This record gives sequence, C-alpha cells and structure tokens, in this order.
Amino acid sequence: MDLGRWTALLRADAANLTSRETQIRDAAWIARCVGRGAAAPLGPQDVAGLAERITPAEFRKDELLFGAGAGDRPGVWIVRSGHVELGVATSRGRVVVGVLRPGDVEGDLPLLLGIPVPYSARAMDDVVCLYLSPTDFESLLARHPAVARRWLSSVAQRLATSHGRLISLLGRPLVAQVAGLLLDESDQGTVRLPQRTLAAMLGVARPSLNKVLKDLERRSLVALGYGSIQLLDDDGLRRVRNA
Amino acid sequence: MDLGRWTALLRADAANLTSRETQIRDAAWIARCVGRGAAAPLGPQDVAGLAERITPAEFRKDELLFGAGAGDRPGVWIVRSGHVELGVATSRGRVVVGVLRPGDVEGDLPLLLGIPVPYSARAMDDVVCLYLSPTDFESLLARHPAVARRWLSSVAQRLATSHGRLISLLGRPLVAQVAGLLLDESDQGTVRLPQRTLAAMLGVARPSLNKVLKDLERRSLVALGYGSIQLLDDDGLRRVRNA
DNA sequence: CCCGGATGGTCAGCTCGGCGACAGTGCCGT
DNA sequence: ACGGCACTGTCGCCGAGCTGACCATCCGGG
Repeated sequence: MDLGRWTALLRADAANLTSRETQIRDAAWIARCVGRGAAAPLGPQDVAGLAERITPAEFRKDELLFGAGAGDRPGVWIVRSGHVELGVATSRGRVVVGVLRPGDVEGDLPLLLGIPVPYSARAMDDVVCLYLSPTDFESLLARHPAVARRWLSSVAQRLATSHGRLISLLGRPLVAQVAGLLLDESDQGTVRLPQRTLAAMLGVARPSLNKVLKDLERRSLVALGYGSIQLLDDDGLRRVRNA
Repeated sequence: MDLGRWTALLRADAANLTSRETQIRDAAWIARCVGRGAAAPLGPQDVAGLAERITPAEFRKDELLFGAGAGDRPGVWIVRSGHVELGVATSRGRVVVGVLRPGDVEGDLPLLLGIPVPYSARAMDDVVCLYLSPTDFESLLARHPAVARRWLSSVAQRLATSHGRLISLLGRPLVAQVAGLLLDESDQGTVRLPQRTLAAMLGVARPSLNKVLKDLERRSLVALGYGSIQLLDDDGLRRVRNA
C-alpha cells in the first residue's frame, strides 16, 4: 500500500468530501483491517455504526499519542498512516514493546479490562489516526455483534503474535531472535527502522545487534542501509530463526 | 478455591446428577471464569447455550491434551481442575510457554485464526477439562453476542498478560525476571512448580535459576521447599522486579 | 555549501549466565 | 525398611553479550 498517496487523499478529502463521506470510507477501511480474514462479514449497518463514531486525529513526528506524558487519553486508536512506537522507560533505558503500522489498533485493551496502558505511544513520523471514544467503543460492541466478533479475531491475532514473540525470545541465541524480528517487521522485504530501535525491541545493546547484522550481511541474507534493512533471503532467515 | 473438593464433587456428580444438571453447573462456572469482571453480564439463555455444548474430558498425569503427539485435536479446552503445561520443544531443549490453572482457556485462538497451535499441552497432574468442539464454539459466538463479548475480554486479558511478560523479559537481569515470574504464578502466596519448570518458563538454565532463588531466600523474600516456593515478601519482590 | 545531530561500525575489558557434571535429599512405591 | 527417582544445591569452565568509548558516515536545515 502506498502510504504517501493515502495521506494525500486524506488531506484532499478534508476539503473536497463531506465529513460523512470521509467517515464512511475510513470505516470501510477499518472493516478491512480489523480482524482480517475473520469468518463473520460486516454488514452495511455495521460499517455505518463505525462511521458515525470515528473521528480523525493527526500527530506530528515525535508527538505523544497517549500514555505517560500525554494525559493518558483513553479511547481506541487505529493507525491510518504513519508509524507509532510503543515504548516503556525502564531502569535500563528505553524498551520498545512494538511498532504500530497502518491498520494496527491500540487502546482497546485498557478499555476492555479497565487497566491503564503500561507503555506510551510516540509518532515515529507524521501520523494520522482514527479515534473512538470509550463510550462509543462500548456502544459499538454492544449494538453491533458482528463488529464485536471481528474485534475478537483482531485481539486473538495480536495474542498469537505476542505468543510467537515470547517463544522466539525465550533463551534463543541472538541471531535467531534478530532473524525472527526482521521477518516479523519487514514490509515488502524491507525493515525501515534504525538499528537503535531494533535493539530496543529485543532488549539488547546496539553493538551486539550490529555485530549480528553484519554477520547476516556477510552471509548475504540481508543488505544494510542507512535506517533500513533489506531482506535478501527470507528462507535463509527462517532457517536461522529456527536453528 | 479448594480444588480437591471440586474434583470430588465432579466425580460424585457423574453418578448422582443428571448429565444436564452437571452441564449447567459447569456452564455457570465457565461464565464466572471467562472474561472475569467484564461489563456485559450473561443471561440465563447464554449459560444454557454454553451448557448444551460442553462435554467433560479427563486426563491422567503426563497425558497430552492436544498439539504435536496428540493428533492436534481442534476445539476449545477449559481447565476445570488440575494444571496443564504448555510447552515447545526447541533445538535448545524444552521451553514452557505457560501453565494453565483452573478457569484458564486454551484452543480458541487456533479456531479464531485458522492456524495450528505452536505448542503442545501436557497434564501436570490429573486434569478435568470441559471441551467445546469447533462447530459448537463457532455457533456459540454467533448466536450469543454476550458470550462473544465476554470471550473478547478473556482474550484481551491474556494479551495484556502476555505483553507484561514480554516487558519483564526484555533485557532485564535474571533476578528481576524471576521475581516477576514468581509474582505472576503464585497462588495464595505459593508457587507449586519445580525449579526445572520455572527455569524452562524463563528459558534459562536450572543452575542459574537456583542461584538466584537461593539469593532471594537469603534476603528473606522467599522460602524454598521441595517442588514449591513460598513468597514471604510480595512488596520486596515487586521492588526487585522493577529494579 | 557546510555544519550539527543522528546513525552505523568497531574495539577492549568484564560480567553474567550457559553447560555439564556430581553430590545431597525428600518422596514414594515395593 | 529399602531402593529408585526426581528434585535441589553447587562447582568450574567458557562463551555470549553488556559497557562505554571512539570515529566514520549519512542526512537535513540554515
């Protein structure tokens, strides 16, 4: 998906389309992203229910979306364009829990469970989000069973990913962890994150990560660039991950 | 909750109660456990919907419930009594992903996502489960929105736990990881797992874990027993976890 | 065009934890 | 009572990865 074009469209919409039309298009987009591949399809009335509740929100690079320092604004955020970093400040420096890409959802768990988010979200570039207030989210789930069903798939998907991440971290050599992370975070064969961030995602020191990456480059599995990594041999990386 | 008494009751029920009465009692129990504390209450018809779908299943110690070696039986399992170990065999020996206690649910994710479970489940002692077949689970969610809503909370709860686990593992010293694990797995101030298993849950070697545990014991934070650990100072352990 | 900040690459020293082995000890069935 | 088994406690060696430092390179803005 061409993110630049999406963003441009969003900007144009603000001027050329009615607010209602924009909302419906955004709602349909959410319907495609949340609970992808779930059995239950959403009806037109479900999409309409979504549309009348979402409001767009823009953030500039390095702005905080929620969490410590941003007033802990409750509600559901769906990333429309851009990237968002979920991080925790620990005694041993910053740890990155995850990176949100367009289509990813955050903020629903705290609402569902009534607990605060343990991390804070920072815009890694200019970001456009769609926002659902806590009450809107609650009524959406209550009145639209199909949406609740899809949301269930979405959360289940994230849980499966988290489990996979746990397995790939538990006592495995760093090369295997790195190979797994690159495969998970790649977008069209490229990972557009600085090594500093990747290291924080694995909770390791940057020099250690760099050593491993150079090793993978020597084995022609990846190509290192400035702020980006190209995956050259996915199957080879998978072998390293499972070794 | 006194697990011994529950098990005894279950045995007695098989003889003294009709199958239907047992099912309704089990269903009510599931209703209490799944999505604990969720906003949406279940109506009597929801509990009835659960009751007519569940079937009990017993497993002896060391028996495999599902996963590699047990035919990968699809369906949802709810632990009624006993403990179940979720483990993965890796190149570097066994890794324990988690331990299921009474009230815990497993097997729903593969159904929701259409993917196989990446781990296998082994009964750590004699275990009684309640079973939902894939088709029954699907129809339950489709026809009982309140159950789907509760199930959403249940999955969200597990996702939050998994996130917490990730944060507590990422590049933290072993003492902090151990303190966190003990706090998570304790039941009434006691962890009834052999050190071998605890080590597998953190993906570390047993001698390393033992060294840390003895250290915690010297600091009067825990008391080590045979196959069990008593937590003496929860606040102290929390301090160690966050250090 | 140049400069400052961010990112990538590398090194030496050191600590933590893995690995394997072995002894002591509680638990349980015979 | 006894013996086997599983669990705990401990040691020594060694390699993986952390610490902190330093310089090269890339990029965007003035």
